[in-house]
Amino acid sequence: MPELPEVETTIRELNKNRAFKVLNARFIDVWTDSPKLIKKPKSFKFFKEKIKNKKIKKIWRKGKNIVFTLSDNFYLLIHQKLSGHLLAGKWTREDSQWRPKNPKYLKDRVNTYIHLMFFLNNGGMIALSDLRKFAKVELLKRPEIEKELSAIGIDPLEKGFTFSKFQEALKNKKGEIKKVLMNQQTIAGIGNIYSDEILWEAKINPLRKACNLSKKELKTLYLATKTILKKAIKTKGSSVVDYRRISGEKGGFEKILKVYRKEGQKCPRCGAIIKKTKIGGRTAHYCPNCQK
DNA sequence: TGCAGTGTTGCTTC
DNA sequence: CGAAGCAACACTGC
Repeated sequence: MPELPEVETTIRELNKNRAFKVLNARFIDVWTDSPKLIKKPKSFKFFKEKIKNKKIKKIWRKGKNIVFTLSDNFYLLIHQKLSGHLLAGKWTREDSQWRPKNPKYLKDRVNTYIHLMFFLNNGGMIALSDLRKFAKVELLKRPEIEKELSAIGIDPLEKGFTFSKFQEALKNKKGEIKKVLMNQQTIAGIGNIYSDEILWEAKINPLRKACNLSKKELKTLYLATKTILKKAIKTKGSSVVDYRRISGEKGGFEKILKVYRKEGQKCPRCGAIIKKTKIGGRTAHYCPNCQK
């Protein structure tokens, strides 16, 4: 689910959460019914011991990775993968024993899949809801997180994401442009939904080879990438299936999707019928008429 | 009823 | 080497 705009929305909302302050709070307890979500350290017991009393100093992201900078040079890394999303709420003493059968914080059924909860010393609770349990949670030291994040390409929201950087990243890439856009080592944060939407915006066919795009087309694509991602952040992301804001509310971007999951419908720009195909094992949606 | 499909990633296989 | 397939998991929709 969550691509760059959803992850950006999550960290922005965590940073300015009103119900309780997430920044500067300390972890006092962790609960899970799926210890396999915690990849490092492998033992949940060890993870729980290590994170206890650590203070949240910063919340940021690179691509789709959420990072909590903690005290003592520790970092909490969360990748939500397909169906994960973070939720935040208040908790009471009894809740630390709470098995979330009865989702009392949560308004709709998607949010019943809570598998991990962090309890903070100021009454705050951060939960990971994840239907498919693919999410990755890691507690790392500085060299480890640097190593992990350095393998990821440039984030389109970074200041350094200039046209020449974009051009450089796409140069010599032989694969289809949609596949290249989704490759996290090339550019970080774009997944299936936004690659479809960006390519529609840029009027570029997803099947085109990246290395065959003209400079003019690359420029259009670069601008469309920024436009679409910013617009999606403004509307708090897309809740096509189960992404939620930390309050449990849905995002608003899925209401204005142009092609993603719209096969058989009319292209909002030219009226031709939107097609669905497979690219690199993923579904792609595009307008065969106006995406050249 | 059963099985293909689902926003991701990384590992295995050819 | 790169590309393709599949596994991790649980549910929906045809």
